Amino acid sequence: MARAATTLDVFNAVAEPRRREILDVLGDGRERAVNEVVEAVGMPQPSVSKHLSVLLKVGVVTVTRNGPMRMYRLNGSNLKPVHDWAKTFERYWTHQLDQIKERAEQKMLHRRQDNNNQEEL
Amino acid sequence: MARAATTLDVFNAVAEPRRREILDVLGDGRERAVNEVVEAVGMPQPSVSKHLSVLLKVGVVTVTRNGPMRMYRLNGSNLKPVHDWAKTFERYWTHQLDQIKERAEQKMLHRRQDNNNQEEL
DNA sequence: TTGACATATTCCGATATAGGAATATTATCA
DNA sequence: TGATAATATTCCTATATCGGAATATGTCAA
Repeated sequence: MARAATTLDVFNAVAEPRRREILDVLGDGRERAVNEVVEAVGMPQPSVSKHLSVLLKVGVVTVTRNGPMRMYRLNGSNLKPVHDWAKTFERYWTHQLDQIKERAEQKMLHRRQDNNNQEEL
Repeated sequence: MARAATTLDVFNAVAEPRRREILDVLGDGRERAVNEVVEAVGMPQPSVSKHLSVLLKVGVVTVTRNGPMRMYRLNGSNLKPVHDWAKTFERYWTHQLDQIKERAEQKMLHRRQDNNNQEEL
């Protein structure tokens, strides 16, 4: 087999730096025409269209027709899974002391299995 | 050109479902031998080693030698960028009413430019 | 040194993109 | 209808993986 399909889930859609850039542009919640996005990010139009297409597929943006233009708008709620997952590890960068304490406690709890560890390179 | 290198940044490292699985296993902060991870996630050992290697490169995990074993431990703080970025859009899934209100206000503010919108497919 | 165990690495093949260029599509208007 | 603007969609190529299998590397113990 080969690499898994990416365009299908939010995590992969968002892994692309350029797509994150586009989302940042749409971050204020206002809808924008493709050309506006193109100007904002300085990428070729076909590229922007493709990325928007990916973002649309995963539901992170929505489209609306306005004459010949397509207005894209951020649908931020679909980014929640990413946030929720990352938040799982929040304690690693907040409450540093608590974290250290937790680790120490873990160590005590599992001392029997870990008592042969050496903790060095 | 081609697809951008992914293994180099946290967002891409984390985009892989299996890697997220591995991180979840290490989520309790305890260090684990590769084989323990292998058992926990039910993937072939070489696969786990490769994924751990990627996670190591982006600094999301750390290694320590313990005899013939390599103990991997989560370095969660390096996931902060992902959390921070996603948090930027937090208002989209919290304070739903505020959000609706915001949009309405946006619409009023930019009425001049948007007054020819039709809001339909 | 040999053996056993734990883990990493290499080789392979399949495939999913990303980008660029060119082109097709769609809508509006004169 | 024809022109023009706005976007989407191929087509094509280079390349970055992912997975699987086999193998190499490293460590300790007898």
